[in-house]
This record gives sequence, C-alpha cells and structure tokens, in this order.
Amino acid sequence: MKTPDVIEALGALAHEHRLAVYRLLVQRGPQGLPAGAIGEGIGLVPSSLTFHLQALQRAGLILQRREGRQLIYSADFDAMNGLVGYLTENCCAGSDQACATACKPEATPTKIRKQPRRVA
Amino acid sequence: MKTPDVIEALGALAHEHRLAVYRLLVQRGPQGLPAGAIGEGIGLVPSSLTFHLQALQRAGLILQRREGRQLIYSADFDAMNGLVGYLTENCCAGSDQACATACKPEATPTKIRKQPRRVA
DNA sequence: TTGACATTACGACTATTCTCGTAATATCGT
DNA sequence: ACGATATTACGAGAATAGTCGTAATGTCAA
Repeated sequence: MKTPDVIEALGALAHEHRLAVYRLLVQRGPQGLPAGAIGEGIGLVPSSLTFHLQALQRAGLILQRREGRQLIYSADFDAMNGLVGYLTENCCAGSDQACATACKPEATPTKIRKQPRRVA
Repeated sequence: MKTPDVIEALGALAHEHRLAVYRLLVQRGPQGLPAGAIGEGIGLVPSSLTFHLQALQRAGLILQRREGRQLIYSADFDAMNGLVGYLTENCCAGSDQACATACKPEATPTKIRKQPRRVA
C-alpha cells in the first residue's frame, strides 16, 4: 500500500459518520448492506450518505455491487489489512532495538509472542 | 481507545506532512528528534511544522520534552498500538464466520492463531 | 543583562470539507 | 409505458484545515 493511498484511507476513516459506516460494514461482513439500510443505521440523510460512501469508495475501503434496485456496499477487507499492515510495518521498520522495547506485545520479531491480541 | 480519539488520531495521520513527521519519529524511536531537525527532514517552514506537531500531539500520537533550548518530539508507541488494536479488533468483532473467511490470517477469534504477524 | 538561537503564537488568506435540499437516474412491478 | 422505490448528482452555504510571514517567548552563553 502506497503512502498517498494510506493517507486517503486514513482520511476517509477519520470522520465520525464514515467510521460508523465502515464499522457497520465490517461487522456485516462480505454480505454487505444496501445504502438505505446504512443510512437508517447511522441516521444520515441520503445525499450526505452518498457523499461519505463515495469517499470510502474512492479510498478503496468499500466495494459496491448492484442487487435489483439496491446498491449493496461491503467492506474491502484486503484494504483494511493493507492499512493495518502499513501502520505496523512502519512501526518497527529500521529501528529494531527501539521497537523491541517500545512496540509492546507484538514486538519480538520472529520469536515467542505471548498475548497476541487485545492491544489497547 | 475510544472512537472520538481514534477519529482524531486517524485524522492526524491523514495528512502528507504529518504522516511524514510521524514516520520519521517512529523510525527514530523513543530518543526522538528536535523540532528543527524534523522541519529540515520534511522540508517544512517552522510555523507550519508547529501547526502539525500540535495536531499530532493533540491526537496523542507524539510526546514532547524539553532538552536545553530544544523541544524534542518522539512517537508515542502505546498510542499507535492502541490505534492498530482498535482497527483490528473491530475487524472481526461480531461476525466470526464472515471474518474467518474474509479477514485473512489473523482470523480465528479465540483459538489457535497460526501466523499472528504480517497482516498484509 | 545582553545577544543569539530554537520554537511557538497570532493573524490573514485560500482551499477544502461537510451539510442539506432538490433534481435526475436506474430498476422494479404492473 | 407508468408509477413507485432506491440511490446518486448537483448546487449553495457554513465551517474547518492548511499555508505562510511576522511577532513573541523561552533558553543558553558570555
């Protein structure tokens, strides 16, 4: 994932409504949700919702498909993994020592790894 | 990490210069870097740099300490781990089945966990 | 205490983001 | 083809973000 893409993805998620939409879709899984249902879930007027859906789509975070007269949106999990990957890889990149002590649990590059989940 | 904090952190990172600053500091490790050096590294006029440093600081992503007449900034690795944690935990939350197939390696929620690292 | 350096505060300007209402488009059932 | 439903396109408005230059603050060395 390239830096400009990361910036766009971060910017897309850095908004109350869009983050809410995205979380909703992530929760929903690949099955997705039609625009109307998303709007209801979040409590957003249609035209505003479209605006945010487009932002998420431009950022490559969500996918769109048609089903009858509805447009179904779903999270793009690859993109999300790419984003997280970018952040974490940059964490310990170049400064192993600093990170071994600073980067908490996940740290230890190739070894034991105690409690892998629940970071915060 | 709470949602509003996540939004602020994402927003802070969602900018070319701030992301550059942050990556520079992450690379540098806990030792940190004085404002001037950061400005040179990124190529940013002092007043603009301050603007962005404050944004990162407000978001809780970086720390500031004084050393002589210089102010040293360093990445807050806890915050970064919190952010990544928030993103990943939300990934598979609530929809185990969907995620087991979609969320790639990390998947399997409470069980074996094969290759914990390298998400993308 | 004076002068030099490092950094931040402040103000002005431009550009972008977000919001909504209304109009347009696409699909379905009849 | 027609009316109903689902969604997007467009335009206008207010709010916010980002940029820079210049002034103010804090720290050091003498």
